[in-house]
Formats: sequence, structure tokens, C-alpha cells
Amino acid sequence: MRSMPEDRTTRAVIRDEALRLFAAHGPDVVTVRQIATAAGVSPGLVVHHFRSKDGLRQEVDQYVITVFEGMLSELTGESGPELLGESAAAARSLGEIFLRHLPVGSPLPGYLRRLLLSDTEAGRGLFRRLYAMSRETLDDLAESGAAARGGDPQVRAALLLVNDLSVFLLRDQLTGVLGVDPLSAAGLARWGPELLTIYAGGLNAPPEAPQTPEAPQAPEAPQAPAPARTPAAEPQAETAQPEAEGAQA
Amino acid sequence: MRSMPEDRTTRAVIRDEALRLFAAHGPDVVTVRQIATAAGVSPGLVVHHFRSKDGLRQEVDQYVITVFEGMLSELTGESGPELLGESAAAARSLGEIFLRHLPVGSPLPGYLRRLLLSDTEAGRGLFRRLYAMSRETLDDLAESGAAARGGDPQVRAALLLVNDLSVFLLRDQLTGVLGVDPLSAAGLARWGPELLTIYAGGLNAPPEAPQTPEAPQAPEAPQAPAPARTPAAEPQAETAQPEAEGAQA
DNA sequence: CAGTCGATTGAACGAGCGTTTAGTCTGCTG
DNA sequence: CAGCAGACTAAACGCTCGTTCAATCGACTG
Repeated sequence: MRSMPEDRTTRAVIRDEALRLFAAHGPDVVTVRQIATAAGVSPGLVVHHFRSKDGLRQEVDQYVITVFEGMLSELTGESGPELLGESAAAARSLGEIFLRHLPVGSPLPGYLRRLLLSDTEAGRGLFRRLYAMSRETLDDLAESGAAARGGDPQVRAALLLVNDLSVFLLRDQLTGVLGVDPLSAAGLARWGPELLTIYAGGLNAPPEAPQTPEAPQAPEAPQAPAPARTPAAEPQAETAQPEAEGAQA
Repeated sequence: MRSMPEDRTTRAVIRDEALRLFAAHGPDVVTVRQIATAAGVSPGLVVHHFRSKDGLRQEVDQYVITVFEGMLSELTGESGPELLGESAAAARSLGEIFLRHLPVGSPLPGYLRRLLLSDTEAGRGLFRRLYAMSRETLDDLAESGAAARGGDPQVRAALLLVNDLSVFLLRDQLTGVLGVDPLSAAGLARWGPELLTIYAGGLNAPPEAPQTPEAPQAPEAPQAPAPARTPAAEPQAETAQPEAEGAQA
């Protein structure tokens, strides 16, 4: 279906290669010459298109955040104004969002990880945005009775957020000890139910209701609050790409 | 009580300054000249004491791991062989361990954070070690009836571990949105109970029993499994230093 | 008291960095 | 077809990096 082996502009190629290398090794370690070589151009052309290495880094930052915001916008208000009970609740955790929108091996999660840990204004803004989303989500869950706000709602929202983030901050380490990538379909199928069980009833609760894939569950179960449905029951691993070109390499 | 304004060897001063700078900015960004200036010596002396910058980094790695292992050894088997019900269960989370053993502003948590996220053999070994501890802890909790092993004990142990780690991986970001350092006494006093409530009964459980500080709780409460006691009821912020000299600067 | 050894410094070296510059090539415009 | 603009390159510049080297100082040793 693809027209040519390369239909992106040279500028986009440089940006994508920088994104990939920055995500893998960090912007401080990656050199302009490495990026140029990976993109098949000369070092001078890199600074010709982006004013400097830092200008390139800023543009990649903004690009990644834009793509990520596009992925998140599906969750907030997507199709219908009041249709929020069925389709919009399909994805809950960041892992499911990535699995839905990104191809396997996309450098985007790794770049977001660097951004969150980077002590930059872009990273702080991203975290504040995620925290605000977490607070709204907790409020919605509380209003629908699916979860309590807790004794300290700010801390509870932060706790739920960082628990979600930790999965992909420590993705490689978890892959090492568990033998499965927690952001893959197989990994989420193991991770999600365990987390749901704890969220539903704590560390002493029995595992969640078996819930066969062909039997839809009741809309409100009084026992299990279920802030998310079991993820990756139908994996749908390789999916479409976001709106902009070259979001993944 | 201190004898002189500087009683460490020059070698230790260099190592401590490298530890501090590495933790703050990362070993790739920090230069030998910065370390030398911070230690008040010449750059040549740094490589005279440690063969190279990488040699210095490796030595700081091993030093930090050694100090951290010393802190952890209090938890496993400390004083008596069968005396494990009373004093050894005082600290549970990493945050409490840090609060107990390190002075405020110690660079050690930040360095361990870099190590865990660094894709090095030292970092992987550290994470494997923590994961093994988490599995043992979960087994102990299950045997004592305090918690269930869950449908997937490997995943549950990993989940409990990364939930604990996330607090200090994202320490700065959490401080930004919550207004309080989650690794301080005040922060732990807010974070701990919220986490315990979820672990005890899930997101819909009522907050844990009030438990006034002067009323000791029953050894086995049937309702709240309580894998940890409420942290930082007696803060004891500034405490002693580990066995080796110069663990913090 | 000569001698040795480790601590320490200042200066330098070579490599690699980000960036600049001059120039070529190509496609479009009048 | 002349001319301009932008894509692109090769080479170089200045700088900083990690590291090396020769020399000095001080303390212990015989």
C-alpha cells in the first residue's frame, strides 16, 4: 500500500530519527552527527532545518506532546456529548492507550518517560496535565460511585497516577524480571487484572469475577467497583497511527 | 562534637561530590572539572585517585549500593533470630527507610533513582534485588494471612514494588503538584495512610482505623491487613549516618 | 640526612563536540 | 534563459571534554 520507501520530508526524517535516538539514549548523549548519520544527511543540514541541537530537541518535545495530547483527547470528550458509558471507557490506563495508538517498538513511550523525568518545563507541564486528568477521573469515579475520593483526594489522585506511570517508567526492568513487556498485550493481560483486584478490594480480596469475554458484565456491580474493564481481552496489537505523519519509526 | 571542618580523606571528598553531582544532573552531563572544582582539587587528581571518570562512576555506584544494602539489611534479619514481630516491622516502604537512615537532602535517593533508570548492569542488579525482596515480603504476608498472593504472585510482587518505587522516581514532580515532598515526614504522613487504605480494602474502602499514636493497635486486626504501620507518627527526621564515612553531603 | 613514594598541581594533548561558512546543486519564476 | 531561493555538503573553527605528563611538595624511611 505504501507508495515509496521514503515519503516523508527530509526535515521529518531528521526529527523522527532524533526522536528515536533521544528516547533510546537521552538528548545529552546523542550527538548531532549521530542524528545526521541516522537520517542520512550531513550534520550541517540538521542545524539548517532546526536552528540548533537545542532547537531540534524543543521541536521534538513539542511534537511528542502534541501527538500524545491527540491520543489523550480520545478519552476526554470524543464522539457524542453524553455517550460516555460504553465506548469511551474502553481504555483506562496509559498502557492501553499506547497499545491502541502506537505500533510495537514506537519510541514515543520512551520519549515521554525521559520527558517526565527530565526536570524541564515541558516535563513538568506534562506531569501537571496528567495529574489534573487523574483528579478529574477520580472525581468522576466518585460521582458515579465507582470509587471513593479517599481521606486525601489530592494524594489519592497522585497515587493512582504514579502507579500507572511506574509501569512504563520501569518498563525495561519489569520486562527483565517478569519475562514479558508490561506494555504489550500479553503483559497488560497479566498486569491489568492484578491491579484491578487490588483496586476493587485490597490485598486480601479474591481475584476479580472470571467474566468470560462473551458475557458482558452488568453496568453496575455492587461488589467490584471496577474503574477499568479488564484490558486486552481482545488484544488488537498493531493499530493505526496518529494524525501527524511519522509519529513512529 | 565534630573535630574539624573536614575530616574525610580527599579521596572521599571527591567521591562524595561526584555522588552529589551525579545524582543531581546525571553522570553524562557532569564533567570531571566540575567534580574537581566542587571538591576543591585539580582535575588531574580525580583521575589519579580513580583511574578514569568511568572508574569514579563505578566506584560511586558500588559505594551507593553498599550503603543501600546496609540500610536494607536492617529489615531482613537484624537483631535476634526469632524477634521479628516487634521492632523489625517498624519500616516498610522505601520512603520510611530513607527517612530513618538518611539526613534531609541526602543525594542517595536521587542516585539510586538514576541507577534504577540507567540501563546498566548495576541498575538491573539493584532492581532484581528489590524484586526478590518484594516477592519474599509478599510470601511472608501471605503466610501470616496479612495479604493474599493474588492470581499472579509474580505480577503482584512487581506491582507492589513499582508502586513503592514510583514515589521516589517521581519525587520532584509530586512535590510540585502536592506542595510537599512525599519523602519527607510530612509527605509520608499523607501518602502512607492513603496507600494503606487502598491496600486494605480497595478504592471503595473507608479510611483506615483512626489509631491514635498513644494507643497501640492489636497485633492482628481481622479487617485491615496492614502490611505496614502508619509511617512517620514520630518523625525523627535527622538521624545517624550509615557505617561508612561520608555517606551524605 | 639522602631517598623514596604518594599527593597534588598546571599545562598541555588529542578527540569530539556544536556550530559556521563557503560553495554546489536543483527546481522554480520572471 | 537568467536569476533567485532553498536544500544540501564538505571543511573548518573554536571550544570543552577526558586524559596525560612533568614537576613540586611533604612525609616517612633507612
